[in-house]
Amino acid sequence: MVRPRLKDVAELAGVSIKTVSNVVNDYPHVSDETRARVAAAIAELSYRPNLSARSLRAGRSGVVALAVPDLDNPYFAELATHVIEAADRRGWTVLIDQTQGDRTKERVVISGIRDHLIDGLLFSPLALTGKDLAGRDERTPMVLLGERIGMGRSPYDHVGIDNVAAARAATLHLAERGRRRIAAIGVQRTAVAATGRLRLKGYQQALAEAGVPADPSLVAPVARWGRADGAEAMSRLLDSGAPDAVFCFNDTLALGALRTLLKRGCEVPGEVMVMGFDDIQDGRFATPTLSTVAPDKALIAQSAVDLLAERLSGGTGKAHEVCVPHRLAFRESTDVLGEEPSRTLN
Amino acid sequence: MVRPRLKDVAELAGVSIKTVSNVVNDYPHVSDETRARVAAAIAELSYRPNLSARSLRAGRSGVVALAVPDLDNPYFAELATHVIEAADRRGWTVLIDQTQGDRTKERVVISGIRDHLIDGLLFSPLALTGKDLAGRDERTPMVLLGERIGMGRSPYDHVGIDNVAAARAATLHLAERGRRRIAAIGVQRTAVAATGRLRLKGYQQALAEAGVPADPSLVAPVARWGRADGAEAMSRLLDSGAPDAVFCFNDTLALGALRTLLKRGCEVPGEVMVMGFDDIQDGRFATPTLSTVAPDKALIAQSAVDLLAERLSGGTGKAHEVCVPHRLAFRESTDVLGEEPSRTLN
DNA sequence: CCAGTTCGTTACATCGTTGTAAACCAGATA
DNA sequence: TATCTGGTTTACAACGATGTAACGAACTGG
Repeated sequence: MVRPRLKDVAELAGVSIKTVSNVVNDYPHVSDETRARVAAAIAELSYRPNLSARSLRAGRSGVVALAVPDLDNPYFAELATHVIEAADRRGWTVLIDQTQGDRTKERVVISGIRDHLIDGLLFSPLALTGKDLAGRDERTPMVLLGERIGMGRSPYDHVGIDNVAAARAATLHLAERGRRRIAAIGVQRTAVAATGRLRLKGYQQALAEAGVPADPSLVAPVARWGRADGAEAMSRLLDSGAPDAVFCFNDTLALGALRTLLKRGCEVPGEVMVMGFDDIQDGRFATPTLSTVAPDKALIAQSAVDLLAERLSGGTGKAHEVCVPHRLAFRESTDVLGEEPSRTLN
Repeated sequence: MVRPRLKDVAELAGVSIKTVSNVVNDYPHVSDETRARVAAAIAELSYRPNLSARSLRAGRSGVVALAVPDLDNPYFAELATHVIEAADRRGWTVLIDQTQGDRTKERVVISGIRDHLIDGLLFSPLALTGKDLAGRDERTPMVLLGERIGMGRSPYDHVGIDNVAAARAATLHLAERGRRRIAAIGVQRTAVAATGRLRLKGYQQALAEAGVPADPSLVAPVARWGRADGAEAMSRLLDSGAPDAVFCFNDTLALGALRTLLKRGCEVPGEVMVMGFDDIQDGRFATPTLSTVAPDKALIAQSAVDLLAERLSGGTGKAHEVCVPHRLAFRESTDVLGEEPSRTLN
């Protein structure tokens, strides 16, 4: 059975193609009688509009792309969930690209491989530089998620959280609990690693503020932000640094670190407190449950979709900068006594 | 700057539209000189073909949809990763739909909302019945992932694993370790819950085979397969059933159960062994690390994509049934003594 | 030197939809 | 009866790319 077209429906209903189109699109001036006859024909053939033709005509496809490093990372999977929901509310479909945090792949994504198929791009870059961005031709609107790229003013809308403040608060919490040898896991040696740098900055600010001496040997670099990297970094820290707390730049690092600690018989939080960042589901069911910085992911997704929508409807003002609030979620991994509930910050 | 069309390139290069098209598509009969001139014009305007127009013309879009219950679930996130990669190898783009395991949404997905935009559908259903499937019009090829739907022969290609055998092996492992009060978490009360039923069957077979009496009070029903459900079910089991092992129908259930066990001071695996299903990343970094059934997710994805490709290139034979192998991964949660490495089955 | 082949290029129609503008057909008004 | 009005319907031309068939030009061979 071939897919029916407007023409087929029109013939069956005994009207013109355009009238069927009008019915499909709820154009007001169609008599009830005609509308009913057309509706019946549509139902009989179970006609569905051809979206390719529609978008060719309209110059819009109703599809937006979401480019993230890796859906394997629960943070991005959760973010994707929210993005898909927010897009759905606008009738958009989401198409997902995985960049693996690879600069080459990220370049391909912004250079618009699927130009013309997507109306807009939500992009969470890892490795891209400001220069890569500058070379982009601005045909498809793009909203950046997560970290800003490049130091200067970028022409792109951006949604993120205040990483410095969040990291600072997280670290301060550890200091307030009396910890003095607070380690950090997550700095990266790569040229660009904006997020890591900001979280490091917050960490350092907090140490200074709390009067805790900063010990460089307590800052553990990693290649990537996965569980294995966290586990391995923690191992190194235990061998050399004797930390009594560790602030991990994301939750998967923290879960990896937690694994190492428990495996090596360190009591958490008694001997070493652990603090993560992202508030992924796993952290809530780890043992001990993981204290973490909880960005409002749903709001990040919603804001990004809204910004994109504005651009799509012709908004051309200067780039918006949205800073989404975050909470600190205090759980067992930093809680010796079972005090104090979550606190909302920012 | 407006997006250039073939026409613009043609004018700049001083040739006809079709010649440019021929260059773009590597049509052989174009002189080197012309080809070079056109290539230069394409580069200068940074022309990109309009995919909507192309798919209108070709009747193909190069986009396939992957419909899963929920990307939040790491199993589906990991599966999606593999699907995207496999699709990429064929030059396809993947568009993701989340059904929430909701029958209404699943019906919408198979009824082809985005018909004409997607060339094919990879569908991992949860709530759908054979009847829903029967009513589908077969315009867009579909491959089912995970459980077969309906008892009879479905006309759709299907990729899955041998759930009964896998669950049986997992349960047997617990019995072989001397456990006699082996609980199961994951049966669902909903009308359709094929996967759960199959895993229950494997569990029951194993008990019978091992000569362990089946105690209905050790079978804990859940509403969904999330961490919270596992935690809560485990709590009920501890209150009433005194299990010495628990086989969870997926890893998130198992991680939830693990959380409850540790929180209530049960030693794992000493007092209660825990076995999961899916081999999600989290399980490898839980403490204790989670023993689990490890389906070959990459192969599932690859097979599904291959089947779809065959249908798309005109294959019309009867439905294929692909059973992908799985391994048992024995980790700390069932390992009292540190014996025995992973074993490959099926 | 002309018919028959190539080769490179082109005009045209087409994919399915929708915006535009014009045609149509009541019924109301002059 | 002729004109106007307003709602309803229609023909036609796009949107951008590509398959088809046909074209002229440069060859080949008899």
